[in-house]
Amino acid sequence: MKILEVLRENGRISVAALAERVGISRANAYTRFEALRADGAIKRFTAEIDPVRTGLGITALIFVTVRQQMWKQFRAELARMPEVEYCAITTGQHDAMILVRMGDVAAVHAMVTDRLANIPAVKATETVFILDEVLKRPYVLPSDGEKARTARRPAQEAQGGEVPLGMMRFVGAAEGRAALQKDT
Amino acid sequence: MKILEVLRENGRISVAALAERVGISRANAYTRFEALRADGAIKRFTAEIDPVRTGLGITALIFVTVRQQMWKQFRAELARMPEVEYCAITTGQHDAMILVRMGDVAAVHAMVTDRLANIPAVKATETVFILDEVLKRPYVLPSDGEKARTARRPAQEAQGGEVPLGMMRFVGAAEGRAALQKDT
DNA sequence: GTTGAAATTAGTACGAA
DNA sequence: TTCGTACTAATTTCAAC
Repeated sequence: MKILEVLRENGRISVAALAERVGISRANAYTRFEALRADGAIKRFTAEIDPVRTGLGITALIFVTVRQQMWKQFRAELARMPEVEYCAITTGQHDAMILVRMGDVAAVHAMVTDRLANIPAVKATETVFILDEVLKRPYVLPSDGEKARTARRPAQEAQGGEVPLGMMRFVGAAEGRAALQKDT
Repeated sequence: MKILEVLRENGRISVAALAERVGISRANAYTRFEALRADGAIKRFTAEIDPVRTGLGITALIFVTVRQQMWKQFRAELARMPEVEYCAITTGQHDAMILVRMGDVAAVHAMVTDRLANIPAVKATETVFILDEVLKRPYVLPSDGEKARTARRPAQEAQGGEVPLGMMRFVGAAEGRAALQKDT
């Protein structure tokens, strides 16, 4: 876990320096480093690039409602959209959330109306713009939430707490979400 | 741009190998590599870690409505939540979107009710779960969208296109969003 | 899991095109 | 700006412990 903590902050650190930071020997660091990669715990190393510096100053979220039993097609179309940085299938009112980065607002509009809307699998979309990315961490590790988890009370206790009830709500999955499997 | 393309896929590549992949000399690669870092185009290098492998199998999006003129406090509280991987200020129905990774559903519930709801700046929340992360790219580059952009028609043309109108909608900013500045 | 030495590779500094 | 090369420093590999 210590190794992961170091590597997510500095992916280009040498294994020798990593060994020193973590407090193990060089050879051991190499062994564990390799094991983490082979295991898939470390998926890859990447450079964090400033999108604004490369001309992609507009970031938008597109919430997509997918026609049931057309998920496979939706996924296939997504793979052909390189300007999509992130896509997740969600519970709630919409079925998927897409994050795109574009050069200008018009490009977002074109993306939504020309490309997304023309996919038969897409039933409806809703677009919001990102005004500011407050924080973006490479990846959260369990050690990050340690304080929060130890301080966590059991659900029963929490319910009787000082939280104004009715203030928040969970949104369940839309009907027909059984069609969510990747092969449908 | 070629350098960035290589580095986002392999952040640990040696500068020598990078030079070869891009087709420039080793010395030049060092110069440009340094320039990109100094410029801020490359913000940092990081390891992509599989959250499931580290025990964080649950991912949730929390949409937050923030009490106006309490943005500063909201931001301050966010900084104290290490389990938050991403937070963006958005237009639309909600004011912010938070992505958290936790060990189980109960932890998400505790996070929302105990931690978020207790922040005075938080007026309301809405939580959805992420069922599948279809794609996650390190960062989108302008070269990715080249095909899409050249194929893009002007807005007027697009409007007259074969897109079923009324099928999608943009969601404007909520009222009072003037309080969005970081110092409010 | 550690240490140490050999082989390889990376990073730096220059002059020239 | 870019390239080629020589030089120095560091990293990785591999061995024995």
